[in-house]
Amino acid sequence: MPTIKLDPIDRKILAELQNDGRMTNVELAKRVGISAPPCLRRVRTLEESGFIRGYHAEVDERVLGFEVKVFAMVGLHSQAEVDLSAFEAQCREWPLVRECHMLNGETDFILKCVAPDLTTFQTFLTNHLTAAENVASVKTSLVIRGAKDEPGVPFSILEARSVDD
Amino acid sequence: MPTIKLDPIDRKILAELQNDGRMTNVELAKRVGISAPPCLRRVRTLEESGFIRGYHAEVDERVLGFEVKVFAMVGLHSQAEVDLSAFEAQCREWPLVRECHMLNGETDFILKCVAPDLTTFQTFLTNHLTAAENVASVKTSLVIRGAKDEPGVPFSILEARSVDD
DNA sequence: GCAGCTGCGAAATATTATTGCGCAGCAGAT
DNA sequence: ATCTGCTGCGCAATAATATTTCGCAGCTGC
Repeated sequence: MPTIKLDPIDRKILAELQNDGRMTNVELAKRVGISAPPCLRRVRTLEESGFIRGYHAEVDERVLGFEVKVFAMVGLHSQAEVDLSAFEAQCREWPLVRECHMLNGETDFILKCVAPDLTTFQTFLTNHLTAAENVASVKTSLVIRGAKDEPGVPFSILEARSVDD
Repeated sequence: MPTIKLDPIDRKILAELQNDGRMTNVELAKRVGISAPPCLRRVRTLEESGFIRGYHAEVDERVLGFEVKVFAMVGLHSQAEVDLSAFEAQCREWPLVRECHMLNGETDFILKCVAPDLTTFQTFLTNHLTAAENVASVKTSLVIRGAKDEPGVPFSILEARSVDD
């Protein structure tokens, strides 16, 4: 909550943990150039102040049996705030919907969906998404193959710039 | 590489680590119902066999100064494999492009981009993406607000199904 | 120049990770 | 059915790491 400013060491910590979230604290401390205790304190502060929201293992979807990834463009009938919120809330309930972003331009929302197989997705699409309250149109695009899937933000471009604290 | 089959405990481990990648091994062991040593051995196996690709801290983009998130639909002139690969390789080089998926349907690729500000993105768009080799059309949609952004796959729906090992 | 604040780092302690080893369960061969 | 080899568990010991405690140095405002 409070306004905390990040110094270069904090940014380095964030960059390192985004890249490898299970790095030990001693290794992290070594990389950012301070000793372990203050490093751990910084990490805790970053967690508590919300700069770090959590840690996640990156799991191979394919081998796990999630073969299908789909982007769905959704148009609504009403764009009133209540209705937008309602749709967003609905999306949060659907496990197959991993991401839901409100867009400008033609479509109202873009959804990233993941499913074990096409049948499962089609069932979801017809029985739930298209059938949902206020949904006017749904246009889906199947992911043929993934070329890049990096989590988080490109810290590298910050380093390239002049650092204005 | 080798074909390893996952038992329910392995799946539980994956689910737990996807949800909290920094959980201690003892806590993880407690949750999946085995003792720490075999639990750690399983995690190592999952890592080495590629089921777990890595661990990442989820960093708050906003507070970090990445205000802009954009989806870009890209159409190419040529869809020959060489040209597709070339474009994918190019995307991997661009830090602003976090994700690149090849789609079926109208557009060839969808890109998820993140930038510190609109200016940075516009510069990238006009000078790099649109200007790139083989790129025929680019249609961008700015993310107004995010409603959901879950990493990984929905393990919950697996649990709902009958488990066929 | 002297409080008061902030953040570092050494050392001590608590937790956790990791290794070594023996045991139980299961499958195939005798 | 019993033996044998394989797999995976868990206990116990050890190594590594996390976490706490504390004193010190630098900076700020008076």
